[in-house]
Amino acid sequence: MLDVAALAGVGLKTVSRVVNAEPGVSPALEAKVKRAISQLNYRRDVNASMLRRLGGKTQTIGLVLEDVANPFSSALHRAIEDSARARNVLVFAGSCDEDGLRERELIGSFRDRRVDGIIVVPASSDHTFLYEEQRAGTALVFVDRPAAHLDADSVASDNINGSTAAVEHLLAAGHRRIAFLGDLPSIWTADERLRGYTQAVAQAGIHYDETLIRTGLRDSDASMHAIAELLAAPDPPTAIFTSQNLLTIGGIRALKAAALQHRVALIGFDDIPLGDVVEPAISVVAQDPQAIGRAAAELLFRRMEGDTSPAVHQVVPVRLIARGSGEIEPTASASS
Amino acid sequence: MLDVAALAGVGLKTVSRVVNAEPGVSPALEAKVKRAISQLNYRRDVNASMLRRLGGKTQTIGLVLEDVANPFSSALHRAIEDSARARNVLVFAGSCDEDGLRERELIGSFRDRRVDGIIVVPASSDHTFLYEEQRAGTALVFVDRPAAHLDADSVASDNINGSTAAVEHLLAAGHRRIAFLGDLPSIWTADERLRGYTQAVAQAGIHYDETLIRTGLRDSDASMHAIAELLAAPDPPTAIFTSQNLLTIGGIRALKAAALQHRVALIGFDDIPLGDVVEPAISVVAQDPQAIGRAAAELLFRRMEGDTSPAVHQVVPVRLIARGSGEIEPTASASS
DNA sequence: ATGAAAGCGCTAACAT
DNA sequence: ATGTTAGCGCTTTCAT
Repeated sequence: MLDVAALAGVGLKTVSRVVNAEPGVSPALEAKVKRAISQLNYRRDVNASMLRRLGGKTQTIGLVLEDVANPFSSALHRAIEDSARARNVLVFAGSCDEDGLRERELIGSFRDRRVDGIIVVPASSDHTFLYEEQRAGTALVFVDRPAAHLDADSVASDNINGSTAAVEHLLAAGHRRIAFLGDLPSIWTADERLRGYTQAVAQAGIHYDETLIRTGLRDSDASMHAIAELLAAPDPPTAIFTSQNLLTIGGIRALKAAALQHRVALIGFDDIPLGDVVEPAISVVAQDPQAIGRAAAELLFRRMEGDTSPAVHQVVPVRLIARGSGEIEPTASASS
Repeated sequence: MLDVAALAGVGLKTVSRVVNAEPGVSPALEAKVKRAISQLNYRRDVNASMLRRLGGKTQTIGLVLEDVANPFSSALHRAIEDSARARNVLVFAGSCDEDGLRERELIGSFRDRRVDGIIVVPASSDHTFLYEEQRAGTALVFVDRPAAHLDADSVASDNINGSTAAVEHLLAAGHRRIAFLGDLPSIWTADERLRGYTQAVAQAGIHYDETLIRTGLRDSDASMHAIAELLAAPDPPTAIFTSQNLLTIGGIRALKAAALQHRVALIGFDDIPLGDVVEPAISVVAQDPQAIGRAAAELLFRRMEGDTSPAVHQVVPVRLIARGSGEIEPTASASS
């Protein structure tokens, strides 16, 4: 900036005024300064600028995802990026792989860079460590799951109603033995979805058979094996509800391996890529990561602009997409 | 930091020494300082620190992707994140949607934050605007395609050999009428892949039929329609090479719609999710985004550490995965 | 309308 | 081993 001032033959402050589009600069000098700026290919240092600026913002937010490479996370990421871009804010993204420690580390790194706000898909089971940060003015929004032991905004899918709808869809097709496949019960969404399943089954007055419940499944292979076991059991399920996308993929593989993909119904929570070209096409309860991301970003920016109203917990609707696999009716042979 | 010094009852510099793990602090004072730090929940401001530090790095890199939400980009992103994390570097990510202007804007925003390096999946056709930046010491690596009019490192898939291999695979199965589906020829990778196709066809001494070449296809729908047309033509292709993942998905849909998925061979460039559960499973030439990302990051960090050797252009091998769709042999009925 | 001086949080260079 | 002073690139405050 000093170089620009020297080249333009003006004072430092005049350059600063031009750069910040502040009033009080004569058109003549402004032109000179602008010429010098482009001649030197000058760019103001946002960090230095915000350092001095009282209550200055770094125009930067941090994003803690489960994994930047998974489809749900990255769709979220994109929606948030778009909101941020409209406000000239840049986003740091990081993956924590469901590891609470990594979550803390990432948030710490964000703090070191003085981000104005943080959006977190939480992994840890205790977020009290963020209390000070929140009080100090960093905006904070939790996505997909609420914060644990911290009063903060959150945005999540309607897990319970989505699960209930999936199970009711299978019940309506005549199924009575419906298996539930889920991730670790310690994960909030996994638990909510199981709760939805349980509610729907209870409401239908069906005997709750816990041998049909398989949880703690961490990837598609685990799901595939669990389903293979279920299908080999004496009284196998006629329908399967896989409550997470990787588990659904495992389900597709397992049914195909057993050549039962046209006899056993399958419905998944969260849409999967190419779910419509598989044979049969996969019925799912689809989340709306774009809407979730947008809502989270809008909430965050509102907080960054000074909104101090009580924390809100937004619930984003899900949508059942019937494509074929969830509409298969129970057959005598499949359960014998 | 002043607060910490005051609470610990020591000088500012002592705190600085402790924070930076510099030698020359007595254990007694160090303990006091550490206590004060955790009591105040203090975190050093990396930006301020690097501002003063001579030749200081912000420990930050920028990443320009086509779209953070697409599978190739996000796999790249993750690999780069992992390399960066090992060096305690945070990454800014942004999408430019093949828009050269947006690419420039993003890079400008990165500059404003004084990132130490930038990894770009290039969209624009002229990168001379980065010359000054590069000379000023910002590390720069191009991914997926080389820089245009700029001498900089690049990492890309082996597009030509991959395409050649795909076509030769189809030739080996007996095909003589092989269609090529591609994106805009102005996109470097699209052009390279067409070149590979052309080479392989020429080498096989087959008549080059330009009616089998469809380029400028921007999404799966365009691909689907183009293929429907090709199949409806008097002398339709017996095999199809879709040179990009979205086009492959369009190909799957088109063949399924025409009920020809078991008669017309299909092979795609770049793997697709669930490519193995579709019926028939889709043969592809798979890229290795992880390897590309890792290589790009390692290159970038080497530059950031001061390596000034001539620019290198790394080529990452691709791998043909035969899953079924590419092994279908030509049938009389399909070509009549 | 313009600029000089002070200071943001921190580290370099130099004391003590 | 510890502290003091100057200054990174910028904005603030206060002159002129």
